[in-house]
Amino acid sequence: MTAADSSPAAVWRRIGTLVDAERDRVQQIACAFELSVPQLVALRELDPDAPQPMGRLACAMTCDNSNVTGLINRLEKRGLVERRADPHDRRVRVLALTDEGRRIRAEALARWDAPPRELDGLDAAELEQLRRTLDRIVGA
Amino acid sequence: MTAADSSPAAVWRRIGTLVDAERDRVQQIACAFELSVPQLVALRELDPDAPQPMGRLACAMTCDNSNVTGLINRLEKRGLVERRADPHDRRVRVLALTDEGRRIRAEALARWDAPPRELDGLDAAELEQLRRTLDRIVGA
DNA sequence: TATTGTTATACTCTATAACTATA
DNA sequence: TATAGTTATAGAGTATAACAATA
Repeated sequence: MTAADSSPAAVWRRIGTLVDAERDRVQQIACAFELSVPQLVALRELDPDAPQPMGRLACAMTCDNSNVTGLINRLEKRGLVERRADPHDRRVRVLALTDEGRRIRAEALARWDAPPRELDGLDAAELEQLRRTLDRIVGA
Repeated sequence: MTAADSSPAAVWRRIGTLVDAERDRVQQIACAFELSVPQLVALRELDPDAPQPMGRLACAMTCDNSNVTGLINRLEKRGLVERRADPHDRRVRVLALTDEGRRIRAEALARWDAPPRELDGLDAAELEQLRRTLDRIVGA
């Protein structure tokens, strides 16, 4: 076998492959719970312990308030989220997960956040090196 | 400063951050050319030198043929793609980029594929190490 | 009969503008 | 007047089913 190409471009292509694989994986997780990706992202953003105003979710998802209205309509119809009144401001509707919503959120995020087995196969030095490199790329 | 967490979970979180950043970056590139992301992906999949049947594009984008019909309608209306007859099979329509389509594709992909500056800051050993680690994660 | 691409239809996501109810 | 959320509307992306032309 010949030496593999380790140019910045070649390394960047591999990162592209990883990004594509992650996109597909998240799509599959959403699908497994019969959710769309935006619905899954909304569940992720909602705090299971602290109801949030709709506008806060719109902000977190960088979309319009009117978009959140429809998104939450569908999640509410499915029984995963509830709209509640805010005692301090009667214009506001806060979003609370139902028990079922909390359950689905926990299961889906457990899968979403689980590192692939391959990461466990790296030794401490490799992980440390990878972390440092990623921090530089991401700009941490 | 304290030692940074280099557990598999912590490293995986950074990869998640990178994936999110890449999603946003591709969206911005598409936006810069007044394209949607699926339209940009379609341009990427089309071969500038060899017209492809519509079904092949549907396959590459893992979507239905009927979806490609609409996508290509919009790109054709914008003058970036042309439908042509296939001399060997009159059922088939092959997709060819126009000159303008080729130009936009080249410019957009140049930005899409350009490695971030931070990668150039790594030395050969770091790049080699990173490539090997990524190959293991992606499963190359 | 089987395949390629289109059309008809329906649903989700998304934004903008106008509206309601509060503040 | 300004803000939170909804409604009306429109367009893009997506899939399924029925269809036309061709193989």
